[in-house]
This record gives sequence, structure tokens and C-alpha cells, in this order.
Amino acid sequence: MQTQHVSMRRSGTATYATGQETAQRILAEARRLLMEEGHGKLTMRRIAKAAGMSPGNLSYYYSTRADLLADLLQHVIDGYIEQLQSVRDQVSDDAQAQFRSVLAFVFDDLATRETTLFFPELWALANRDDWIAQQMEKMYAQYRAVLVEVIDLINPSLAAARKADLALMICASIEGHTVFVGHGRPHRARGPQLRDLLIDHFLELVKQSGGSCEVQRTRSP
Amino acid sequence: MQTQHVSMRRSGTATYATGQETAQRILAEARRLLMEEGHGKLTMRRIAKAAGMSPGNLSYYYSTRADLLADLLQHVIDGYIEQLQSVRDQVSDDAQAQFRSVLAFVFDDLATRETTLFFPELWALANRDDWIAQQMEKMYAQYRAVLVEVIDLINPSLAAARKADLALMICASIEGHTVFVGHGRPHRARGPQLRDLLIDHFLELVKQSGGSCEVQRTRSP
Amino acid sequence: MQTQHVSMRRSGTATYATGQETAQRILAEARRLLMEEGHGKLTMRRIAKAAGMSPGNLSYYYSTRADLLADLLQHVIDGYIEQLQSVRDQVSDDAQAQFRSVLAFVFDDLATRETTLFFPELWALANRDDWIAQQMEKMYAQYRAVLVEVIDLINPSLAAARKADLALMICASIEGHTVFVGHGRPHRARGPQLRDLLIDHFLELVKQSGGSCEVQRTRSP
Amino acid sequence: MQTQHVSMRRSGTATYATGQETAQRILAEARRLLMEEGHGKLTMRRIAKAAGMSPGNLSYYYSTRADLLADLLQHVIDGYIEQLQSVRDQVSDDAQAQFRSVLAFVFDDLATRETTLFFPELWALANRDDWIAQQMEKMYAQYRAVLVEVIDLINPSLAAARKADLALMICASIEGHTVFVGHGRPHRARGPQLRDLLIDHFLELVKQSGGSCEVQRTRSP
DNA sequence: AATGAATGAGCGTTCATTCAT
DNA sequence: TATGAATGAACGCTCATTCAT
Repeated sequence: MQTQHVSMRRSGTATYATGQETAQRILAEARRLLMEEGHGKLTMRRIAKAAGMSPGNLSYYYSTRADLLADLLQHVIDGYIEQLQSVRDQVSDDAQAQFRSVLAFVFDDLATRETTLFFPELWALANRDDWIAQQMEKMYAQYRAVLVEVIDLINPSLAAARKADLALMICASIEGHTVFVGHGRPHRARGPQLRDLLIDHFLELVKQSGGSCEVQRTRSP
Repeated sequence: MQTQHVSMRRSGTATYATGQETAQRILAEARRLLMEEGHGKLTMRRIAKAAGMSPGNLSYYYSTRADLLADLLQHVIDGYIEQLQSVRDQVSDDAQAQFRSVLAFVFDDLATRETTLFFPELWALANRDDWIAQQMEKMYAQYRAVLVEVIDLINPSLAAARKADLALMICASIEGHTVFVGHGRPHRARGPQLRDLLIDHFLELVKQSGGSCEVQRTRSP
Repeated sequence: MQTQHVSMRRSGTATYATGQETAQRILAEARRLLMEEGHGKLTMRRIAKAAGMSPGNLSYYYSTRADLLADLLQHVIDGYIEQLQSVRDQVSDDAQAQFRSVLAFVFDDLATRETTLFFPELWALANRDDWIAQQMEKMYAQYRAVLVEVIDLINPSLAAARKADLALMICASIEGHTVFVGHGRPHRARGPQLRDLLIDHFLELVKQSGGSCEVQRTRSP
Repeated sequence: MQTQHVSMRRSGTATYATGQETAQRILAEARRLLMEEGHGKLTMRRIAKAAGMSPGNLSYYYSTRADLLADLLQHVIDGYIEQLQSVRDQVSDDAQAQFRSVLAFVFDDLATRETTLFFPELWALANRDDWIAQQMEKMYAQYRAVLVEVIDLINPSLAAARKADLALMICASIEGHTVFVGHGRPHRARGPQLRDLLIDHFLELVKQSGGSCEVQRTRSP
């Protein structure tokens, strides 16, 4: 919308080893700053200082703040995707156990300082910037793809659209808890209880859910 | 219906008619700016310009940005609380119908442009500012209090702590949908389906849920 | 030079009793603020607030800051003159005792918080504003007039110009101690010793000083 | 002769030639402004404009006004110390001649435009800022150290504390004349007479003064 | 005699960005 | 690759002042 993002954001080609390292350092420090101070304080100067370089040199790597922000987001999001996939690869055989452990991982992660601070910033940013919204959706799509696979293992008879809806609802519901039981949030102490309550309940829903994704006001008899 | 909220932070007393109008205009424009542009662009100068006044005069009404932000939040939050209470007062007798209509209202409201834009900003702000976090929690506490009452009508046998947990979980889960099915968000089209699916299922959960708030891994007979 | 001071600075005529009181209050509070915060923080707003009135009303009494400052200076200076004269009236007969007590009063006064804070501000202001310089000179002239009278009592044989020079030198020397032994200054503890040393010696000088005001490199026979 | 003082507060490293020049220009213009306009008008913007640069660039060299002020003070004070020491080094052998020439230098310097304008500002600033008070005291301490040495040459029998008191009293007395016989001040014409009167008199005092620093009310045989 | 309301300039400071070296 | 140096706009905020009421 407002900002035009190109896929190649870094202008310093970072062909030498030192340049590569510097590029990594920039993203790492920017990530740290974003988490610890919020995106309002994520200024070029601060990033440059944190990465031990001059503002001039930072703008050699990223000529605009928007470019840096774009790469940073990719960087952070990639990290989450990796984490999620490694979790999924670890658990095995039992479909329900997989379901539980994937959701438990996400729920527990949401209470980390990093995630609690980062995601609300991301959500707010996605409201103003299409590119960010797009990257965010990509990330969540991958997350939901994992969920759909596990749901399919548990209840293959469900319609595809139903599975997608269930995954979306589960994902959204869990994300919503960030604001309430996240790091430093008022109901953090209820986190574990809510996590188990939510997971149990969603598991039941997946198991018993009918084959249609049509609205079903009543499910009785 | 719109109540006139008395400001706690404004130093301009707004005793004259013109002052009253100006005070209203400030909050209205600030609110609009917060939603349209995000809190990063909610500057004193921009608000002043939007309200058609000099920066000096704005700081006659609000001597600091924090004061203005505080009043703005109160203003917006009070609006939500009012809406919620009026919804609750409208629905009648049947407890389950009350449950459905309160949750449906919140879910539908979340898809309005205003709410979709405002709440993520609020969540992000709450991470950096204790006062905002506190006001936000107050608002959600009132919301959940309504939920707890309705839950109590449906299933009085539940332990108090269980009711509180259920209300919290329901509230958090619905809020989470803002980012996915809110205004302009990628899954907005699935909103109605997700709403009904979620509400039906939470209703089931409330009805069948055991009396204890302890973790119950198995719920089968 | 820069500022044009008129003799009638207050525009509010203060014909009513309440107006008179308000005018007094303004000066009193302005004086207090000047002493406690320095003239850099002596703003119209602060004075208005301290005097419990609106800035608008303050500018009814003093339409510009310069006017207020002018009256304030007069006010403060008048206070000092009064004090000095009352001291002189109190001491009696013995000329040398009068000399001692007038100088001791000035020296001790210079260590009060008010004087230590006020006079350097005055000196600095006098460098930029002729009117202030003029008022200050008037004040010091009155002070030195007293000194000259006392010197005359002690050693009438001195030439008039010599008496004036002595008074000026004594006055200047004592004032200089403000910066060193004034309130909160590093050598405050030596104040009493310096005072007595200085007074004793100036007294000797007055007593023995020859009749001419010409430069006398050698005083030996 | 002019030594290049290394700044302690400047953050711009001024490694290039242009940077060096700019740094010099800033201090020079700031000094000029302080003397010409007074410390109340010594603003960052004015300094920047006077030095022909943008406010942004000024704050590249001095990130805060306090830092600039600190360096400026050091700059000016260092200049005075240097001057004083060079004066002292120039005069030779005769102790009394040294005494006369050091005091005469200070007294004459006090009538220069720069000194008359600068020192009252310094005294006023020292009342509000501890750091400034401290630097000022350091400067005067060095000045008095010179005086003490010369006093010691003239009258070695004096107690150390007595010498210190005498130096302090002489220093304070001379400084006090700034306001009366300084540049543009009403009694400037009497300067030379007062200078000689003062110096002669203090020299007598130093020569004849008893060995104790105790108060001596009577000195007569 | 007093207040509320408003202006517009100025403050110190931070910012993204540019460019010569 | 990297730094030093510079710009100009914007930030929140305070100020003296004005004026209708």
C-alpha cells in the first residue's frame, strides 16, 4: 500500500566474508532491539550503534529503514518457521500426541518475552503495510499447513475446507492468548491451565467434528 | 446515548462552549489518526493540525503527549464498554441466547475497520506502557465479568475459578481472530463460519465442563 | 540599549484594594521565583501560577515581561536600600562602630541565600540592559553615600574625591566576596574571618589615608 | 602560544580537517555569543546559525547543550589560566614587583569587554550548575595558588592559612570591581586609581600582617 | 479585574538520509 | 567496505503575548 518492497532489499552485496558477517550482525542486533525496545525505538542510528558501525555504513547495507525492516521481518519469521518445523519433526507416530505437542509448543512460545513483545508489533504493522501483512500471512499459512496435516491424521473424513477452518480457528485462538497470558501480562499465571483446557477442547472438536464446513447451529442427535 | 466523559488528564478546563468543542475535536481527531495511521504517527503536531489548531493550543489542553494518549484510551475504551453493556441489556431471558449474542457482538465488532485497526495498536502499546496495560486490563475485566455472569446462568455448578478461566479463554480466543478475520485481513471471508463454529463449541464446553478448574486430560465417562 | 523602559510599567492601575493586593502578590512571588530559580526560569507563566492567577490576568498588570522585570528590580532594590538605612539608623555615636556595623551587615547579608543568588543575576543583566544597569547604579550610589558619610566622620580631612574612591573600592571589594563566601559557595566557612580581616583593614586605610586622591605609589615619608 | 585543548564532551571526533575547523568554529562562536548576548540567549540553534551549520550537525558535535556549555567553559577558563601563568613567568626577581604585576594584570583584564561580559555570566551560571561551580573554583584555585606563592616570597613568616585567606580576600576584592569599573560600567574611569589604591593597600597588608590567621581586631602597638 | 482560549515562534533533541573521503 | 560530516525535517514542549468574554 504505502511502501513498495522489493525482494532484494540489501544493496551491499556482501560478497566478502566480512560483509556477510556484518550483514548478519545487523539483522541480529536489529532483531534484538526490536524485541527489547519495540519497533518505535528501532531506529537506524540505534541499530548502527548496536552493530558497532556508523550510520553511514549501515545505509550502505540498507539504504532505507523500510528495506532493513523488510529483511528483518523475513529473518525473524524464518526463525519461527524453522522452530515450528523442528518441533513437528521431533514428535512421531501418534497423531494426537503430535497435535498436542505442536499446539503446546506454540502456546508456550507465546509466553516468551520475545514473542509476547514481537507479535503485537507485527500485527499492528501488518495493518499499515501490505508487504508485512503478506509475509505474516505466509508464515501463518505454513503454520496452519502443519496443523492441517495433523488434523488430517486424526480425522481424515473431514472436508478439506473444514480442516482449513479448524486450523485457522485454532491458530487464531491461540495467538489471541498472547495478550493475556504472555510475558509480563496480567494472567500469565493461568497460562498452563488455559493451554491444556484449550488443547483438550480443540482436540475433541477435531475428533468429533462433522464432515461439512457448513454452519451447523445444532450438532445434537 | 453517547455519554460525555469527563477527562482526567486535560488541563484546559474547557468551560466555554468553544473550549468544549475543541476538547471533543482533539480526542476525535486523535482517535481517527491512531486508527488510520497507527500510534507511531500519532504526534502532537499531527493531532494539532488535524484538529485545525496550533501546537501551542493543543498543549494548552494536553500538556504532555502521555496525557493525551491516556485520555484518548479512556475515551475509546469507555465507548467499547458502553457498547458491550448495551448489547447485554438488549438480549433477554434465555441464557444460551445471551451467550451467543454477546460473543457474536464481539466477534462481529472485531471485523469493523475501527476495531481491527485499534486493538493491535493497543496491544502493542500495552507492552511498553504500564498505565495503558492497566487500562486495557480493566476493560477486558469488565468484558469478562459479563461473560462470567452468562456462564453462571448456563452452568451454575462450575467452580468460580473455572468460570473465570473459561471466560478468559473465550475472550482471548475471540480477540485472536482480529488479526485473521478482521477488516482487510486475508481470511475475513471465513469470519461468519469461524464465529459460529467458535461460539457453538464454546457453548458446548461451558455446558459440559466439569466443576473443577483442575486440568482434566480426559473428559470421557 | 535593547529594551525601552518607561517609568510606569504596570498598566493595571490597581485602583481597587483587590487590585493593589494582586499587584503586591505578583511582585512578591516574582521575587521569590527569581531568588529560588534564577532569572532564566522567571517566566510569565510561572509567576502567574505562583501568584494564583491566569497568564492573561498577569498581562493585565504587566503587559510585557520586561515591564514586570523592571518593577521587580525596583522592588527588590528598594528592599535593600531600606534594610541598609535601618541598619545605619540603629547604630549610634561612634563613627568607627558605625563603619564596622554597616560593612558587617552588608558582608553578612551577602551570604544569605537570597543575596547570593540574586546579585550575580543582577550583574549579568546589567551588562545587557541599560535601564537595569542604571537602577543598579542608583542603588549602589545610595549605599556608597552612606559609606562616604561614615568615612567623613572618621577622617574629615580626606578630599571628597578620595572619600568617594574609598567608598567605591570598599563597596566593590565586599561585593566581590559574594561569589566566594556566599551561600553554598566553596569558601563560605572562611566568611567571618575574611569579613573581619577586610573590615579591620579598610578601617585602617580610611583612618591613615592621605588627603589626596592622586595615585600614591609610595606612602613612606 | 595558543594550545589546542582536547575536548572532553564532544562526540564528533573531528578527525578530518573540516571537522577540526568546525569544532573550533563552534566554540569560537559560542564564546562570542555568550559574551555578546548573555547565557540566556546562548541557544543551540543560535550557535548553529552563527557557526553556519544546521542544528542537526551541531548536535553531531555536541549531543546536548550541557556538553557544549561544559566544553565552552573549559575552553574559556583554560585561556585565562594560560594568560595568568604567562604573566607570572614574565616578571622576575623582585617579589613585590611580581605581586604588583600579577594583580595589575588581573585588574586590567577585568576591564576588557570580554571579561566584563563573561565573568558575571559565569558567576550566575555557577549558582545553578554544580559542574560549572566546580570548574570555576578550579580556575580561581589556580589563580590563588599563584598569589599564595608571591605572598610567601614577600612575607614567609605568615601561617599557611593566613596566606590562603589573604589570597582569597585579595582575589575576591579584585573580582568585585568587575561590576563597577569593568567595560562600559559607570566607574570605569576610576579604574586605574582604584587599581593602584587597592594594590598598594593589599601589599601593605601582606607585608605587615601578623603570622596568625586568627582574627586580630587591633593591630596597633 | 479576571479567565479561557488561541497563536506562532522558539527551544533542545532525534531522525533518516546523503555524500565525500 | 567503512567513517566522518552534514542536512533538514520533525519531534514534544514552553514561551510571551493577544483577545474575546
